[in-house]
Amino acid sequence: MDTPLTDQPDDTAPDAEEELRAGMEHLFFAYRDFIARPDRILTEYGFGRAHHRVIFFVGRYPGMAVRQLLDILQITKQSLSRVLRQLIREGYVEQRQGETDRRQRRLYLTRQGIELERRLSEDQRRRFARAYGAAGPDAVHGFRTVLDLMISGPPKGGGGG
Amino acid sequence: MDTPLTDQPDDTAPDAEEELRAGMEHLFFAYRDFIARPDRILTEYGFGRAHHRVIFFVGRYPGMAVRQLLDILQITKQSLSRVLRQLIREGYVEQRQGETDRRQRRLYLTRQGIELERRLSEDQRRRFARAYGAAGPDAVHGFRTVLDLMISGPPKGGGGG
DNA sequence: GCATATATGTCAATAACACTGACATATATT
DNA sequence: AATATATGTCAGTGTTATTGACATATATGC
Repeated sequence: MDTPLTDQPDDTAPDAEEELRAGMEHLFFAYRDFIARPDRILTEYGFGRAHHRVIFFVGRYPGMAVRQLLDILQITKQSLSRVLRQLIREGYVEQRQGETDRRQRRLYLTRQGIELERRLSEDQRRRFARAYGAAGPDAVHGFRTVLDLMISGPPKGGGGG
Repeated sequence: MDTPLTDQPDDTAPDAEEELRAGMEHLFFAYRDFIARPDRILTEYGFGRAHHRVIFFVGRYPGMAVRQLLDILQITKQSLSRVLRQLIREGYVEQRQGETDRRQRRLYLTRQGIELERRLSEDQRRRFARAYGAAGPDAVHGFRTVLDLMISGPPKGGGGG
């Protein structure tokens, strides 16, 4: 301990500083453990985390356009393209031309895709259910409140990121 | 909407199911926005997210052994090695031989490393501080409770992953 | 209709970050 | 002395991301 991190920042007391860092650390751990199991399942299919994200969001919002998915995932279309191509080729996702805007390729999970989604999210749902159940409704409400406040707004006026 | 995700799982009501998935989605968004700014700063240095993780944990736990860092990050030593070598070579992290166990190379941030850590975590601390402040102490307590319940225990008896 | 913008897709090259496997050294433990 | 642990390195590979360039189909503004 020669140069500990207690130089005192501009406006934060050391205790608050510690509380913030503890929160950051635990968010890291929670996310790390949240994705560990799906990551392992995905290797069976030759898929990666990116495939899971697509499966998750298309499952949650069927008929989603590619553009929306890009905005959510915040990756380039080239990155998404390869992943999406694989998922379509192997029968987990299908595309249908948009009805009002025929440039769009709206995305849907196939039966097979729905099955994979269930399998991937099983551990995650159980993990959430256990934590929610053990913590109780008030804690869950607090959890969601803080989580939502931490999310940047849409990048219209420069969200906060 | 031909095959919506309402097949009914084993033991969960559809509303609870929705609540869980909403939580999962928002955890994804929160984490995505949490790392966006540091990621951009890191490119200036030719570093990546892995460097940030090392900087963060070494800053938080000075004198940490390499083995501990590996357990926390849950990556292979080969992966850590490259990152750590860079950080040491460029003067952000230094190693000192352990006193009780001289096999260990204990890790410390240099002055330069501490500066970088501050810069990287600035947005993250502000983000947490804002969310904590706006949500209030009860919500923060609930947030931490749920987050902690979601983290797998140490992999002694098969933690939960 | 023409110009332009949007939605989507693809090719090529590159980088970050993870992996496995193999091997080496120093030190600790039994 | 044998074995285990802590650390490090070399080589090869795969996934996910990037940038840049270019192409097609469709929508929108004038």
